[in-house]
Order: sequence, then structure tokens, then C-alpha cells
Amino acid sequence: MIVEIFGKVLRELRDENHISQEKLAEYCDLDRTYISLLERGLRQPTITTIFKLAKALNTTPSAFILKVESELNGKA
Amino acid sequence: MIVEIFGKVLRELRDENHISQEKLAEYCDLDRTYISLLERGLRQPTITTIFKLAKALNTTPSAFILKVESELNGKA
DNA sequence: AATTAATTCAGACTATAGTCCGTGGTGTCG
DNA sequence: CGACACCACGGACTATAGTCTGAATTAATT
Repeated sequence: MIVEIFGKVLRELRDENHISQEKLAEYCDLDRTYISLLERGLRQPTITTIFKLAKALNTTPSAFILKVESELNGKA
Repeated sequence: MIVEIFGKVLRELRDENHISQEKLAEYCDLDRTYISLLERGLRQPTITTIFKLAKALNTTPSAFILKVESELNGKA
């Protein structure tokens, strides 16, 4: 569940920043296919990956996680 | 760096809750030795592990992460 | 319709998250 | 001292995070 919600939030944030998976991967120093896996909820990130993603998406890790939390509690 | 700070915050939160590593492991359904590894900065948790730990420590994942963020920025 | 950008998917791989067994060390208390 | 609670630490293991290459798919764009 958490992993699917995380993927959804990730995609939303990426869309807001108007960048492709490939660009995001480049900014985070992650693999392009891995971003795809994350967005589809097929992988769960570690804490350092969360920090990398947040930075590249112009937000903070805690704000990022808060969105996931909120959606999990139906308070989207 | 992130992983060491995370471990430090984890230990602080556990101390505040006055529970042993073993009890925390039990509450989170994680291994006792793994809690030890986390606190010593030898493992980095995935997002679901962060959520489990936060719940067991009577806090929220975002609040947990915010503490890590703050310490990273020297705003401890 | 053809080209191009963006994403998905497959497979094989390396690195590491997380488990499970035990042992040894330290402090506390009866 | 002996018993007990707590933690560090080792080693070997299984599950999965994250990489890499390439091909198939979809979506805009012209």
C-alpha cells in the first residue's frame, strides 16, 4: 500500500516540476528504469533515495513523506 | 551521513519511549539485531520500515524524517 | 504516416536491506 | 557471586533495492 501511494505522489511531484523520468533520474543519480519502477509501486525507496528525490523535486523529504501519509489516511 | 543521523534520531526516540531494542523490534515486526544495525548507522531503512518505526514510537513518519532533516542542516 | 520523446517491460545482474542463529560484554540487583 | 536485562557484534543467509542494456509501446508532433 505505502509503496503504491509513494509512487503516485512521486509522479505527481514530477509532473508539477515538468521533467521526464530520465531527467529526474539524472538529477538524482539514479537509473531511469528505477524511477519507472518506483512510480508504478514496484520498488520501495530507502531513506537516502527519498532524500535525493525530494531535493531534485524541489521539496523536502518530510514534506514528501507527509503527502504520502496524508493520502494513506484518506486526507488527500 | 543520512544513515548515521537517522540512527541517532531513532535511538533518541526509542529512549524517549523507554523501550528496549528488542521490544521495539517486536512492535515493528523487525529483527532485534536489525534495530541495532539501524541505530549504529550500518543499515538504511526503506520507506515501509520508516513507517513501522514511526508508528511504534508514537510519532509520524514525516515528523520522524523532519528530525533527521533538521539535524542534517545543523538545526538540531 | 513517419519521426521523435517518454515510458514500459524483460532479463540478468550487483549491492544491500532485513533475518536468524549465537556469543560476549556491561551494568544492575538480590 | 550469580542471575538477569540490554546491547554490540559476527557470520551466514534470503529477499529485495538499485543498475544496466535493449527492445516494445504509447503519445505527441509535424
